[in-house]
Amino acid sequence: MTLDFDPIDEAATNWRGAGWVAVDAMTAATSITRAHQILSGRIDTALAPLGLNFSRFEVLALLSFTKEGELPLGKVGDRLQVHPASVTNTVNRLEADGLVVRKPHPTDRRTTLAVLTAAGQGRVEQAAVALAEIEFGVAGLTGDGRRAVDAAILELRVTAGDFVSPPSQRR
Amino acid sequence: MTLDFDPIDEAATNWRGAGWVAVDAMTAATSITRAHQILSGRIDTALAPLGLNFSRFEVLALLSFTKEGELPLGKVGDRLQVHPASVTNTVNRLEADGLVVRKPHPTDRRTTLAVLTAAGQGRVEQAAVALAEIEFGVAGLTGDGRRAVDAAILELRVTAGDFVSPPSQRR
DNA sequence: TCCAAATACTTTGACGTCCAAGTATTTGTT
DNA sequence: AACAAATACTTGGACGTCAAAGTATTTGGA
Repeated sequence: MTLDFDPIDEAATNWRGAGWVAVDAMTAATSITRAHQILSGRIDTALAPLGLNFSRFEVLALLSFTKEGELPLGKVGDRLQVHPASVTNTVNRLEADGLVVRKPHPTDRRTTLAVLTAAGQGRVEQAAVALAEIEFGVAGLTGDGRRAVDAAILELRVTAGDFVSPPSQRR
Repeated sequence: MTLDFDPIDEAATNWRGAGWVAVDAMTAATSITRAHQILSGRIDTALAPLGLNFSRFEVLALLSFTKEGELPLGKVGDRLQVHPASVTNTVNRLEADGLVVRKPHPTDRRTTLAVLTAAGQGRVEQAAVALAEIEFGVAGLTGDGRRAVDAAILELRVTAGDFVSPPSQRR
């Protein structure tokens, strides 16, 4: 499975040979895709013993940061930038595991709140420890590398319209 | 949908507030995850009119770089770092669209070759143009940003065991 | 006040990915 | 030569994601 050459480097050479353009864009896109694959695999492996995956963990973490431990499902989707249907699905799983419960919104009957349970609170803390231990899958990235990635991708996220005003200085 | 703050920056603040560690690793992982989401969406949108997605395109491109326009399915998986089952699925689609055909290996009857058809060759060239036009979804990343991402992620890929010997100098 | 439009969530369906198990064939060892 | 182990691919099942359509409720203008 382990190759004796860098497949992305190899691809870049082939692309140039074929006379195709935007090779630097291609390598950046491919690098990011592969990085995501690696992270996702490591993180899911670390969380599996806790019955979580990264999406479920993110929901729990988000709820744990709120005062009341609850948030409308729509807000969860906005914050985590995932599709409403994915939120429904994720919350279904969390609810089935007793880590979260649904509660009607007190004044808007269209809205459903996801509420963190005591079990959910405990689980998310365990998960945070487990993820810190594996450095969120980015072991291999130096501090400089992490900052470089953050800074570069920040540009990308802004152009994608993730948010409007430039954030306060990162870190 | 567009927020008026940076959700990743916000998350980092929350994590510190909760006393959780490895915050820089968390932001790097989250950045990469979000970057992948953005790229993947842009690329799939650009390729949809051609009946392709990024995986299918990658297979076609890989085949087009070989002398004979053919490769064993296993090699395709190794190069693109995807699961054998995914290769089967991807090649099924490509074959259904007439962009590739399966051919038995001349000497090893366990092995199946994916062979690029003339239609596949034409399609992959169109796709390369379409992707170059959108800069592979990384519009928003400067040249420096792209190089920084490549370099940082290279470390990550090496630690993940993607390949062994350090590649020739990138670019 | 009334009602079309917007909002919030769920459901259904199409895909894509991985794992595990199954089939076929080849390799390597005795 | 014989056969266990390795290799190559496919199949079936569990999940996850998104898009589109459906239901319920609220908003905002005529």
